[in-house]
Amino acid sequence: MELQEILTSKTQQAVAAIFGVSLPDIEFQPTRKDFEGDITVVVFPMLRFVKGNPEEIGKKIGVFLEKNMAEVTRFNVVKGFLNLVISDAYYIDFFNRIKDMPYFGYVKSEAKDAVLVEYSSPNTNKPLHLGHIRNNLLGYSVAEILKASGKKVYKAQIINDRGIHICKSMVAWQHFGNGETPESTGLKGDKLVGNYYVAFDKAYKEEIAALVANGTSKEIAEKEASILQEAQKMLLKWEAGDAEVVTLWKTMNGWVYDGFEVTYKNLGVDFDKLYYESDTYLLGKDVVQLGLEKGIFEKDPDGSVWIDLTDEGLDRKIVLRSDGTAVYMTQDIGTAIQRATDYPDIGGMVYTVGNEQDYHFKVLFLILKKLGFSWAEKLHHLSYGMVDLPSGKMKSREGTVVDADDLMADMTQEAAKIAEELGKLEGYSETEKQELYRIIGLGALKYYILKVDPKKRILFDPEESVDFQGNTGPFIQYTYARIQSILRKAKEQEPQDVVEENTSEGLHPKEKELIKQIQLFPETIQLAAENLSPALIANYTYDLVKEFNSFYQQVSILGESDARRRIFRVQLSQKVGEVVQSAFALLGIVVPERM
RNA sequence: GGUCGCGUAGCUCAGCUGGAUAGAGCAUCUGCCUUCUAAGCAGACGGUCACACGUUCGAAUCGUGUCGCGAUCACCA
Repeated sequence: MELQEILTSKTQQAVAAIFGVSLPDIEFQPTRKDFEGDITVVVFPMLRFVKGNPEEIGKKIGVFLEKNMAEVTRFNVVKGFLNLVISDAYYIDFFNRIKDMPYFGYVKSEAKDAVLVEYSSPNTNKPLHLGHIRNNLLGYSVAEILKASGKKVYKAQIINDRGIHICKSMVAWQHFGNGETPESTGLKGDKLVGNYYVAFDKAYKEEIAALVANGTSKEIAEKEASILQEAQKMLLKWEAGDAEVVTLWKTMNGWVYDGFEVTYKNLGVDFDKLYYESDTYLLGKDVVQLGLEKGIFEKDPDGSVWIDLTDEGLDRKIVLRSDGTAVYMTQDIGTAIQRATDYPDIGGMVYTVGNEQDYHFKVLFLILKKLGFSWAEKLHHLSYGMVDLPSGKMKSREGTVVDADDLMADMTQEAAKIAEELGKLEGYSETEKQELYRIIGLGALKYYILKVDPKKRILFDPEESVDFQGNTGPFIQYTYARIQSILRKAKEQEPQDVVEENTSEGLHPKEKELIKQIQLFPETIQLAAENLSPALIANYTYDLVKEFNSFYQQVSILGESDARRRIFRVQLSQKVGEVVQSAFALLGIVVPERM
């Protein structure tokens, strides 16, 4: 912050003048509420350079600052804490500077390096579920935060569209499908295909049971079940480019993509570039060759290729099978390089993937670094914890997954229920209401998930999560809506010819607190970008809104008799609204005009 | 067993690079709707920051160890 820069140099000056010592840095913190002041200089760290009683040192610096800085009105010293009271004029001036900035806090992108953010990356054999929701929300939000912090960003995902799991759905559709399509059934494409994946598993289990009943051992039955063998054969045909299989594959994947598109749209996320595993799964093999030549990898007698990371405290990891085919790691190496080729300005990448893959990414990043790519220095695994249900771990086979579409619909419905109970939104048309319920329901869901630290696991209770009180999305949306109401009424009330001029008199304590909170927005964005943490934005917004509510409740705004002060308060409210809107945009949450 | 992550109020979570008496919300209790939306505000109650030791002016925060929970240690992805 600018003020902090001035304070730093002035404090350094003070110490130099009084004690003849030059300090490398000065430590500041916001003054605690229990003491008078706005900014506190911590004296303790200076003790290494300046000998003496911290309280006296603080007092001497305080006297100097009070005398030499217009912004410092008063000071007091408690133990080693020098509390400075900053002048109202400074805050009023600050507010006037930012009040007309449309995207206050956002930094215009000037970076020549871009960041690629990968998220979602689903399999095409089943619909998106709660885990994907956390993934998508995090990835999207982090991408938006990075943009706001001044980075150029590409959003990408890699779609896992090939492999045995896809063949399972295909085989089951051939057996039990009767030519069903999304059109003929009215089902969303991803749901339809997902049903066949489940049907496959059911048929497979039945077959195993039948074989076991006839005296086959369980292990053998699991391998020899004809339906599984059929899927394996289909995979071979697919890899050989068999026309019929490829056509079916394209058709069914097409259904799934149509379905995903609906879900993404509802969720409000988007992508700049899609990668398909069917295009990339062969990549990376030539790089392994290169690594072999460089001596980074080593070949075992059976022909498999490995990297030895025991010196780094990790294990030996395979990068190429003995039959020369690629493994997951090979593919990821290839894909990363492919992306750097597609986007030559890439300076780093963010992978949004669950924390069960921490080890994989540790190894991947190390390998890419050893291969010597410049962008490999800036790779981040945005690792997030699992989303648990009260009933236990989510398992797709046991039907305990929470479907993404269903969940969004439930949230919308729940929002409707609560809004109707409260008797809000009377006099709105049915379509307007529906749109609002959606905004509120989704806001609740997104905020609930994004406000917790990504690396922590979330216990998601569908019942209890729809909490519309306290630190929630709807609470913040509600405050925004109230601000809009103030602005509408102020517009009606205020004659146009009133000069826009702030009060130059003292600030009300609540006004000052509010400006101080607004002031924190830019640094919060930077901090959130550095830490890849939407939770910082969410919690900041909550604090801002709380500060506003307290202000709103305790001072008169439209009822204020002094016109200049009234205008100032309206402007303050407007700015809070703008910041809330900006902050929520970074979380992918829509903010309503009324509710 | 090795590695990684987590452990803060009854519950859900904040706590920035070490700083003052540990912060919100939910729940419980007390006040506040004839002034701009009460999905709100003001307040009360609630803590051995898992435990121990260490580093120092100062530790929830850093280090080591112990315990508990989870993840991961495939020629799966």
